[in-house]
Amino acid sequence: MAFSIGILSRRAGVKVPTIRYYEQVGLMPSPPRTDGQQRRYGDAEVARLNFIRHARELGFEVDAIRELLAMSAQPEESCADVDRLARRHLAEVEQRIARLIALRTELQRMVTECGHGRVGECRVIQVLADHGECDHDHGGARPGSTGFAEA
Amino acid sequence: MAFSIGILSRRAGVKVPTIRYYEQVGLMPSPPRTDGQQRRYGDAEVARLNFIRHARELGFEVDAIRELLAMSAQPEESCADVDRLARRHLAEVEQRIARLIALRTELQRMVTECGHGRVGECRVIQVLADHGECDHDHGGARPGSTGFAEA
DNA sequence: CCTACAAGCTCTAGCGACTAGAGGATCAAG
DNA sequence: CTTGATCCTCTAGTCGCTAGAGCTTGTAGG
Repeated sequence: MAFSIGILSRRAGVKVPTIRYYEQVGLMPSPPRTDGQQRRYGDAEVARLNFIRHARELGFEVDAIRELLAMSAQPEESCADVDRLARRHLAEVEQRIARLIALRTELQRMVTECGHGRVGECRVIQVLADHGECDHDHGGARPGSTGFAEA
Repeated sequence: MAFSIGILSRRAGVKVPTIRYYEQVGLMPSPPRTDGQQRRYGDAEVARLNFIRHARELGFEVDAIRELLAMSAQPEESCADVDRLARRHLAEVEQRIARLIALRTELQRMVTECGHGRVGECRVIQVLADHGECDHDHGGARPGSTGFAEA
């Protein structure tokens, strides 16, 4: 019935160090330990970890997941808050998509205009060197929000 | 002719600590200093910093920008490498867009199916809890590559 | 010339969500 | 009882900055 962190890792598809990290940041509980201080888990933890993994795959931040977990523990409450959280996240994803599409457009323009000659005449370099060469105002968002990812 | 880091900051639209950071990681040169160790810049640095800023806005990583800068200093060379770098980056942006669109689809499905009742019947929570509820295989990429951004 | 004070300097630490590695303990099978 | 896979804690690194402490310098006004 009680199993190790390695087994939990395989059952939920989350790496062992990541599970320990989740415990550290309060997403996963501190489980009971063996006499030798090794963690022992049950099926409830597999379910919880699957929930966390799926939410992460959908791009929810750890803070948001903490809230979602707290809410899902109150099944009699209204799900308005859950809904709000999900909608806010959806809106963020949509913003990110819009931003990336603008970047894609400009990158496409850059590479299609490159005449494959020398660096001195390269459109890619020219556009980068001279902001005036591009239509978009892609530097308009908050500083550091270029819409780029960790991977 | 020679101006301070604050002036450079305003002319290029890059914050002062960020300029110092770029110097540290080798994107910007170590400029000459006054007797009191303050950095002095010229117009060449404004141009270089604009190049860097624009490349960052387009989502190029610092390593890629270092390469782009090195290439742009060799105007007689073929721009094939420049082209390759830009195309690779474009491909990454396209992958990210595809991934985010898949996420958006699923998030939309979740929120539209939510009946605004209790948490216990909430579609959002149900989908998160049970991976089988969703069509997509959005957990298939390399670990940690959910396509999410820093902002 | 002197005094404010804005702006510069270096250094360290923090963000988010992990990942990697050291160095050692424990568990389960044979 | 031994082997070796797995577990433990701890620290540090990733990326591209950002924030703050605590001190020094440059410059403009009086």
